[in-house]
Formats: sequence, C-alpha cells, structure tokens
Amino acid sequence: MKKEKGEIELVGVKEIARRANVSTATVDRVLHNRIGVSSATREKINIIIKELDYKPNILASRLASPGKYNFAVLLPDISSETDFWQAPLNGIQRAAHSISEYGIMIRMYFFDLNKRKSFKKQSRLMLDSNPDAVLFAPYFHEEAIQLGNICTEQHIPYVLIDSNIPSLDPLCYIGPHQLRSGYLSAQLMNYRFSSPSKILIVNIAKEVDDLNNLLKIEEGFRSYFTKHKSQHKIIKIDIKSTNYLSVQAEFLEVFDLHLPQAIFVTNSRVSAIADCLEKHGKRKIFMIGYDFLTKNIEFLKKDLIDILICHRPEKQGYAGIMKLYEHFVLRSTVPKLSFMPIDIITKENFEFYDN
Amino acid sequence: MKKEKGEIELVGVKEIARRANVSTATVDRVLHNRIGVSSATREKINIIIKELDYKPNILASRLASPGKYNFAVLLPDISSETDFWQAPLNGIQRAAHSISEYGIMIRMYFFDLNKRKSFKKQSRLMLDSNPDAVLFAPYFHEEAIQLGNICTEQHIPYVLIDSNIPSLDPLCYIGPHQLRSGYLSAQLMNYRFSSPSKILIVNIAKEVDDLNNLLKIEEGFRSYFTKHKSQHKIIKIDIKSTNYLSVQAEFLEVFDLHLPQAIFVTNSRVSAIADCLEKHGKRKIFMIGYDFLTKNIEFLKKDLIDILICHRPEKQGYAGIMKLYEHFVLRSTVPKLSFMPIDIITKENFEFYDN
DNA sequence: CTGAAAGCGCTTACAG
DNA sequence: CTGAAAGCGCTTACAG
Repeated sequence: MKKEKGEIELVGVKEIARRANVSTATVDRVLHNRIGVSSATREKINIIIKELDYKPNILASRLASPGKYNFAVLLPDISSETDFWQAPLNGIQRAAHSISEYGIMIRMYFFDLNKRKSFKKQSRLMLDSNPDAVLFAPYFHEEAIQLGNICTEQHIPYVLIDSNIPSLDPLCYIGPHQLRSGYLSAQLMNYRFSSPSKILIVNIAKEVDDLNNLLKIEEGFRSYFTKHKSQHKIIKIDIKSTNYLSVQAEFLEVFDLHLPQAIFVTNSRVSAIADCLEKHGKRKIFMIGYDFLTKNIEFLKKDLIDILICHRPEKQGYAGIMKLYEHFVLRSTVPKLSFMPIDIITKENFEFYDN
Repeated sequence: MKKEKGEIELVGVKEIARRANVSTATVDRVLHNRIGVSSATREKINIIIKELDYKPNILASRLASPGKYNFAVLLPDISSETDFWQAPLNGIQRAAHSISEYGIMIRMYFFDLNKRKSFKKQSRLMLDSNPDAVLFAPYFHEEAIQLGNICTEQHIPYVLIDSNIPSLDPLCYIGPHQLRSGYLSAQLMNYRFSSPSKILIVNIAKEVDDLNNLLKIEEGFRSYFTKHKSQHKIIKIDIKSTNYLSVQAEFLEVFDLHLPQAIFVTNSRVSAIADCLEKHGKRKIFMIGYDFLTKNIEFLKKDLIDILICHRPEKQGYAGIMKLYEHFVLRSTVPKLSFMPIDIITKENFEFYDN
C-alpha cells in the first residue's frame, strides 16, 4: 500500500465550489437537480462540472446520505415439487449483501405456486410495506397484471424475472427469450436425430397461466422443425397435475402408446419423467429438459437426461436487484429487456456451470 | 428516499471503543492486526467484535484510507490473426471501472503472440513499474514461469488467466479445465455421430508452448472416446504456421487425403478452417471449434461451424482483477482455482451469450 | 502501548 | 437563494 495522493488531481465538490465562488451545499443542490438555486448560479456551476468532467465519489455520497431504500421481492415459495426458486432467491441475497452498505433493505414475500390466492395476498402485504421498488415473478397472469398496474399507479418501479408479460411496462424484464429457448432445444434434437423420429413434448403445469409460458417454449420448438422442414412426428401431452404419482401415470400412458425416440420436457419437472422411465425399466431415451436442479442433475449423471437448458436463475435474481440499485442509487438508465443466455448443460459440463 | 436511521443499530468502531473503554484508534489497530496493542486490550476488543458480529463499513474504510494499489496486467496484443484477447481486456476494464473508486490503478502491458521476446520485455517493463499485484496470461511457458517466480520472490501476488501452469503458485488461476473442455467436445461429437465416423483434429499454433494447451484439449477429446469405446477413426494435424494461407494449404492437403466427416479445431482459429472449406466449395461438414469471435460467429450463422465452445474470456478478465481486489481491499481468502464454465454456443443461442 | 484530533468527499439540517 | 457547520464510519499522523 502506498500513498500517492499527489498522483490524483482532486476534483470534488470543494474544487467546484471554489471555482464557482459558492459553497459546497450549493454545488450539491445543482448536482442533484434540487430546487433553491438561482439559474445563474446553476448555470455557472454546471459549466464548471462539465469542464472538470466531475465524477462524484459514490462511496462518500452514500456514506454521507442517510437515504435508505426498501426493496420488496415476491417469489414463489420453494416447494417440495421443485426447488427451482432457490436459485433466484440466492441471487437476490447475493445482491442484497453486495449493496447492503448502500442503505438498501430487501424484504421478501413468498407465495404458493399452487394457490392463486396466495399471490394476491402476498402482493397486498408487500404493497402495504411501502416499498420503493419491487421485483417479482409474474407467475399468475391476471394477478401479475394487477400488481404491475398498481405499482405503476403508485409510481413504484418494478422488475419482472423469469417470464415476461408484454402488456405490462416494468422498469425491466430479466429472463429467457422463451421462444428462442424452445427453438434451440429443437436444434439440439436435430443434432441427435438427422432422420425423421418420433418426439414427445411434455408440458407439466397445474395452472393454465404457467402453461402459457411452456406453450411459448413449445411453439419455438415446433417452429424450428417447420422452418427446417424436419419430418419428425411430434406428439404432445399436457399434464395438469403436479403431484408426482399422477404426473407419472398420465405420462406413462402416452409413452407406452407412442413409444417415442426422444422426449422434450418444457420445464424443470423433467426429473419426474426421468424417474418414471427409470422406475419402470424403460430403455434409454434421448431427453431434453429444463433447469439446473439437484434432482435433474442426478439424472443427467445417470444418462437418463441428456441435456438441460438453463437460463441462469441465480443471475436473474441478482441482476434484478442490481437493476433496481442502478436505477435508484446510480440513477442510470436500465435497458428494458435483459435476456438471459440460453445455456446447454450436459453430463460433461455441469460441474463448471455457474447458475 | 426515506430516513430511517432508527431502524439500524449502529455497531461501528465507536461502539466497540465505548464498550472496551479504549479509543477508536486502538480498535482500528486490532481490526487490522497492527502492532502496538497490549495483548490484554487486543483480547478484550476481539471478544467485543465477536459479540457484536461487527462488519466494517467498507465505504467508510476506503474513503478514509489513502491507500492506493497499482495492479499491472500483461496480455497478448489484439492481433489481426485473432481478436480473442479483446474479451479479457474488456473484462479487465469493466473491473477497473467498478473498483476505481477504491483507489485501484491498473496499468496494461501487451506482448506480441508471435514474439517470445516481447513477453520478456513487457514483463520487465511491468515489474519496473512496481505493481502491488499482477495479472497475466502465461502464454510462453518458460517466460511465464520466470515471471511467476520473480513475482513470488518480490512478494507480488499474481493471477493467471486462460491457461494454467501447474508448477507455479499464483494467488489464483482463472480459466478453463482444458481436459474437460476437450472431453465435452467429444461428447457433442457423439451426439451427432452415434456410429463410427472419421474425425479430424486440427491444432493450429505457432509456438510449441501454446500447442501444449491445445494438446490438453486434444487429450480430453480422445479420452472420451476411449472411455466410451467409440470406434471413431481419429486423424490429426498440427499446423505450426499462423499465416492464413499456409494454414489453409496445410489443412487442405490432409483434408482431401482423408475426407473426414467431422472436424474438431482445438482453438479459436476454427474460422480459418471454415473459410477454407467454404472457399473451396467443400460439402458441409460437422465442425466444432473454440471461442466467441466475430469471425467464428459469422461461420456459425452460415452453418459452416456447428458448435463453438467458450470459456467466458470476458469474465476471466473481470474475475481476475476482482480476485486481486478481494485479496487486497477485502482481505478475503480467494480460492486457488476458479474454473470457468464450458459453454456450448450454437447458431441458435449465440445472440444471448454473455462472454 | 494508547488517545485526541483531523480528515476522506459528500450531504443535510438549520439559519439567514 | 445561499452558506457555515456538523456528520457519515473509518483511518492516520502525531503526541505522549
């Protein structure tokens, strides 16, 4: 460690104040576009700021400012059916940690994936806490639109993660481009099967709303084959029970009927299918599914799942909070859309994956 | 923005000092393990720190401390042959930007990939600048070992990126697990070719040193087939000219002789091969190569390259600097090895890739 | 071995 | 509309 004060020229509020013949308080007012400065003074100071190419010291700024922000987050509960939401939660906590010194408090709210009402209830609780900004996963379509609209009314910026709702106008959407994600999966199928094959698409979702997202993925998947004139035979099944046993029963019936050569499961529930095939001693089948979950990785290791597509859920949570931080603290403009990478995970690279 | 001072209990040096009946200066001494404190006092203070679960305010710490650090970086020049090194450079600049307020200055040094001597020369220049820490890409084996050893002698922590040298003891290595990267590529080949096929491995590198890295990838690639008893016929060629035309001439000879069904190029020079096939109107061949470079992406789009493997070069640069920052400013322990994800890039997901 | 005081660069409450 | 002064939490040079 060396002291090299001399090296860096000090252009701070003091220097600006000195040049403008005003106090630092006035400089501060101009810097933050606060009222109570004559336009002559404001003008003069602004010119000096430009000249000096002044960059505020955020450390000092945050240290001096008592300003605190409350962010609120509404996510699905981590359920026994899937621990997918653990990852965004981790990302949010990582972000919370890294900006905690900037006076940002994050309050968490959780809803039950199987209970539409709990989303509403938690939304209300969240809004009652008077958050300065909000991040949520718009799992239930109608309810999410309502929540988004209330936020807009109350001038609370909000960020959407995991899936987007086009009719809303959030500060930012962070998540996958679902259509393209399905498209990619189809390309991978084509790598494996250059000749026409029988492919089974499996959608597993209790609520029709969630199904909507899966349908976008399915649409992308199908459109690839259409575009590339692939002659695969595509069968599909929508399973609306989330319970393990009934998922497997419904699946097995269709499976035994059609005996497909490949399976594409449009969400993280792919392990339920893999498990089913294993339990019933079915022969190995090429299978693509979604998400880096412990259960899924187990089947990847055992060659029952071949490929998992992932959209960096941890990063979605992290980036979501950071966008809010950038908006509030750094006052920078954040891009409206932030698509996550569509990552391809196999048995041979999952160890190195970073969520 | 709200003032909610009351909400947060203040556990700072002041409170510790108050409880221990000492001055904040003494608390500071204990906090940083400085000399000049009686062991009784030190003990007492340490207990209070534990009790309070005190976390220092880094903002205030950095603001108060005049300490400045000079980091130095030695990377290959961005050449006309490949712009691979642009990405780590971008990452380094991003890191430089995000920690500039912590008093960290980063000086850059560049060497010529084709001139062993320039590495030596720039190493010397870099060391002459008396850096507090160093980050470099150990491109030339012997010279890199020398540089690493000098750093160790002079107690300058250093970080290695892109490729590792096992005999050195850097603060941290950040880059791919090359063996596993080759292994993954072989798995992807097997997805495409379930029946025995003829596969051509192409190594392109002027210096034997660089070739060493490629050979690790090749080794991983071959070992996958061995382990899975794949009956592919593997041919390989080492091209030691980096010049475009001679690369293509050498390649074409082998290609026409063996007419392989697939090609695996072990580094970013894969575009040279794709270009050659295109120019000579060869039929489409399955090709896997390395790195997210503009040229490579062009061929990905045109279906001349099928898969690019990438190791997040931008992140390597960013993480490299951040490790140094964590070491110096946060004084935290950094893990010795930080393997990058092995990403699979195709025509259908490259748009969303984040380096 | 220890402490009082000044200061890092910015912000704010208060007084005028 | 403007400024003097105090303070954010930590560090340091100096004095004892």
